[in-house]
Amino acid sequence: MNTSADQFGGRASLTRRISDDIRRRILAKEWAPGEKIHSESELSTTYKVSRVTVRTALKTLEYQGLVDIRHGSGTYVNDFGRSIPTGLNELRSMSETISELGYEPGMEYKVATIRPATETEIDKLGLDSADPILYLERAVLADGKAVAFSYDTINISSLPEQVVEEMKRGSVFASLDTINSRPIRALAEVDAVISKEIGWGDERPANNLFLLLQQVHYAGDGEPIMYSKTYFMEGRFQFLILRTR
Amino acid sequence: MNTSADQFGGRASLTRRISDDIRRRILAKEWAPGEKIHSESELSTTYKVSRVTVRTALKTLEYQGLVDIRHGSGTYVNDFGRSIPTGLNELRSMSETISELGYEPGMEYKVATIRPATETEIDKLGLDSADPILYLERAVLADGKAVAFSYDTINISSLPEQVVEEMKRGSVFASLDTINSRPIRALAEVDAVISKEIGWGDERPANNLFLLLQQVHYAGDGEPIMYSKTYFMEGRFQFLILRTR
DNA sequence: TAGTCAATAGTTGTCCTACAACTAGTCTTC
DNA sequence: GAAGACTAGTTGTAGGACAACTATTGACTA
Repeated sequence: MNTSADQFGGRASLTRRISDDIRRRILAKEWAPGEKIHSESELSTTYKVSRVTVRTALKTLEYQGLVDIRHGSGTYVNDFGRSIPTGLNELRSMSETISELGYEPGMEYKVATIRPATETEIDKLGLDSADPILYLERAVLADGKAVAFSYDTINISSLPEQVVEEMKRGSVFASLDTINSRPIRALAEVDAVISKEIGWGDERPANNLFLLLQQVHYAGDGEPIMYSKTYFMEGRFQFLILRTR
Repeated sequence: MNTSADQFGGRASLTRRISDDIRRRILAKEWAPGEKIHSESELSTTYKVSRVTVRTALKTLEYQGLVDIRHGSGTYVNDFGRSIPTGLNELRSMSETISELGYEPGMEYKVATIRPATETEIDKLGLDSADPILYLERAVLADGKAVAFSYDTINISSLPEQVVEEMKRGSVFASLDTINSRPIRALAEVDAVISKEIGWGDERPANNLFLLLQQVHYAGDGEPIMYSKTYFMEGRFQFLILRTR
């Protein structure tokens, strides 16, 4: 099985690997929307795992909104068009999301410095004092065109210097991947904002209107890694949220 | 067990009832954030259900971001403050959300009429032709103060007339509950909007700034039930999204 | 003494088998 | 033709077992 989870050294759980693979097959249109996929027993046979494992994997996909499990009937592929794989629920880096949407991702670095944390940053990142943090100001590009301006603060207290240097130029998420401390959870707040202070260049919106995604990223051990404020230019990005009961 | 699920006639699955109850206990601070909750075996004993059921329930809570399950160690309550219970991921009615936040919910009806569907509505609700729909314009109130303006279109083609009449005055979700066709999933798009056309009364924001939540609600059978555009007045509501991998 | 390592008890992950509950058809009956 | 009984297939729950992992304790070593 060659899933995306394998990139983390195959350390992902069996359930996770199965879940990732079925997800891949669904997105590859192996089953049409609305169609019934193989039964749990059938899947457990072909994957050579127990039905419990398959069930857990399918439950994950159900919660992600990809499938609908109906008692006594079967598991059906949901019909949400191209929306789900790019939903805001899924924690992905901006570059990955843009790439999945079919554009060429890019970043334009304006500021990349190490400085003491401000009061807000100490609070959001749970720091003890004014520890040094990595501060970035960047424009997020899709096919060379700016779609958002990002202001990020990264807790570097437990990061190797080499990784920090990498972050000053490349993807933050990719750098964190190399030391296996990629964030697994983020709590985001969304606001509408009018401001003349945000962004730069001639691609700034004339009406000063932004959609602000303000988030704190957490590592697997629950520690906050990054506090970021991303200002999206209205109309250049689609914000989708899947809501479930 | 007296959980919120019981209001649906106790027809909710065992897993769902257990999950709801543990969720309630966590929100009631029975365990402090970061604390380890009872083990799966212990819970399965006290609830008198199998470990499979408890596990599935806990997996749900993990996906909701409420707990963190660690292999070989235990299940721990996450520390996200008051945020999670009001997250946008959870599909709740506006009234329920406001109520959970500790305010007195209310609705001020401005328009409630039955009229033919427009082209957009036909598209969003998957109607065949210009079927009659129920159209509502309402102000959403918290402690008597408007926090949002809502423009809703409801597919009434398969609803009893009595239920439709109810919706013209009371909560749409509550009315749908009575015939067991409450939406279980919604796909939402979020936008920042500046408009002079939205809202009414002297509580309108002076800067004409709104956060627009545009969503299509789906029933259990996958049929679209309602298309709604809710314009939140910036600053009077907090929009939280839990993002996970 | 301080540090390393082995043993161990406790917990979650996966497996197996069985049966209950439910669904969607088919067939029978009237 | 319509209503109801029957049935094969599927998901939901149960119970017991063991594997894999974690955190702590205690013994041993330098």
